[in-house]
Amino acid sequence: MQMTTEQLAKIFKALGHPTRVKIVEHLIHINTCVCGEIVNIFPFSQSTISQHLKILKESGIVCGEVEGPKTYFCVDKAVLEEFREYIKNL
Amino acid sequence: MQMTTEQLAKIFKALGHPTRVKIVEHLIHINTCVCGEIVNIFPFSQSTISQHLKILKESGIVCGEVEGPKTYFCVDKAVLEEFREYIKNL
DNA sequence: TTAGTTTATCGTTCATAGGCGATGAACGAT
DNA sequence: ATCGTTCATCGCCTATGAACGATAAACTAA
Repeated sequence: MQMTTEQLAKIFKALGHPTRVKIVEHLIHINTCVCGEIVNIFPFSQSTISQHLKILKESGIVCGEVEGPKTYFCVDKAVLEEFREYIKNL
Repeated sequence: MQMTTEQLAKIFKALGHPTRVKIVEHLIHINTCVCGEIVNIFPFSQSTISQHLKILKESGIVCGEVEGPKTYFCVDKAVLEEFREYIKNL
């Protein structure tokens, strides 16, 4: 399956902020984590981080699973792989 | 040489618009071209395309050489390679 | 010199992004 | 049932983005 230019641009846009790049790098390293953990890493409020995570989720590069009061975030590996392929073939 | 997160985010941001993604794809295909050629491809005004090219240039992924009244744009291959490497190692 | 070509920039308008605090919703533990 | 925890969302504000037309700047050709 091929990504559309719009989907691609949406992922690029989601990664177009230093904090969101770092969040994704962090998620790749530790595989999965909750919002609060990310809030502790960055000098921004909980609402700001939650907003960043929402943008990443909407782009498709990150997914979140609600478990009780917590939400576990992780990188969508299939989407990441498609994204990597696109860049490779660019 | 390693790109900073800020530089990376700037490239991502520059690519965070469908038109700019298509411009970069086009530049990679035809190697180099002038602004007017790109204007003819897209349904946007000359000033809008010029602005998109400026954003791409400022991110570093594209460079432009002025020759007389024309400006020849092309993708900076070194930057593109660094960018590719980053994604690959992500 | 004048006219035409090509591109960049300016100023404007409307929409979206980025940050925050406050609040609400969902849940677990007491 | 109540309290504390965790996260999402709302409302607000300021800043930036996206598009346009108009104009300026740089050059070429007649």
